[in-house]
Amino acid sequence: MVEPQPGLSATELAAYFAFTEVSALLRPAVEQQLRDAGSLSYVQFQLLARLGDDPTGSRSMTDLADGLVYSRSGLTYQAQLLDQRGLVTRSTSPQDERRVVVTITEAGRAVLATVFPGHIAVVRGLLFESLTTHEVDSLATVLGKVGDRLRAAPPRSASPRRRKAS
Amino acid sequence: MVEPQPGLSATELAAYFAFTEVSALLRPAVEQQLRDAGSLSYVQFQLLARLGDDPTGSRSMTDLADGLVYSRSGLTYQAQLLDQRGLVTRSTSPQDERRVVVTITEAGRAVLATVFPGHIAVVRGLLFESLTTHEVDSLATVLGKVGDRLRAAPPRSASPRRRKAS
DNA sequence: TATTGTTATACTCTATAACTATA
DNA sequence: TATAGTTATAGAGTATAACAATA
Repeated sequence: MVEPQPGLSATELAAYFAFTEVSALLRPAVEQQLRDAGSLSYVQFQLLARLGDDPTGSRSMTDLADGLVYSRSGLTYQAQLLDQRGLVTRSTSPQDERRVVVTITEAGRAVLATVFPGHIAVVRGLLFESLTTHEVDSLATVLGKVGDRLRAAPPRSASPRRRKAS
Repeated sequence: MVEPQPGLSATELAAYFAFTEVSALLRPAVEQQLRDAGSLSYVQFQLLARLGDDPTGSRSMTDLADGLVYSRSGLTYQAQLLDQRGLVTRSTSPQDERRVVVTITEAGRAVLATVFPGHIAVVRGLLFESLTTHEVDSLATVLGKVGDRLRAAPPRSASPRRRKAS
């Protein structure tokens, strides 16, 4: 455990701190907007958005869990809340009766539509307001590259399911 | 409420999604490392790091709160935990007896030292591994710019203290 | 036997409001 | 009266483990 690598370079440190800072300010602002405009938690918004993106408007629980970092029980909890509000329905899959298919409802799409403009306004105001087109470009390129790599070799936290202890 | 602005451009969307994705994967990985290596929550780490950075090793509660987004009670809670573990001491300021001065202890510095290499390793592995020097550069520049702006005009979530209702 | 999902439970964290004490 | 901080309390969210049901 003797540090095999030197510390981060000054530029890396600056990039890391800046990333952390932006993230720490952006996230709560977005969460507050989602709560104010649609009484949605961030996870709930992600779930709805993902379902809304899908042409069928449906996904299995496992599908939904795989993209996010959350545990299955956590996902069940959030899906229940959405279900109770009528923003989503849950039904057993005919093909595989173990699976639960979650489907966004009209009401769910309506909430999404209500929330979206404000969401975009917050992101624009906090993240993009002061950036040039070129800077946005480079941000997309660089972070896109990082994201690609993380998706290809996900950290433990995103592993689909923990295997048995022994 | 007729959307006053068009949506985000394709590039902006890409940048935002990438940012979100990286953030969503980096944060839990860092949190897990901090917990495993030093039984620290992210906030606790931030507090210790900030105190460790200070030449005096001390800050008032308000000082500490201002940089972070958390409420005062939340900060008291975390500071208590650090205090109980002996990583920090709290004492009344002589100049202003309303203030509580938080000071990092030797044990606190030791935990910080224990945790730091792994912390850096995680950040390097997830964030910087695949980036060129130039890309890190541009990341630091662009996000630094965003951070500067956010610090100058903070969102409500970071406002020092909510004023009375009326 | 492995996989999908839910439930029960415990725990961590955060925020609000009321309160004490000092400036 | 305003500011600094704590405490009491309540609520949201998450994870772990045990469980039931299907493949």
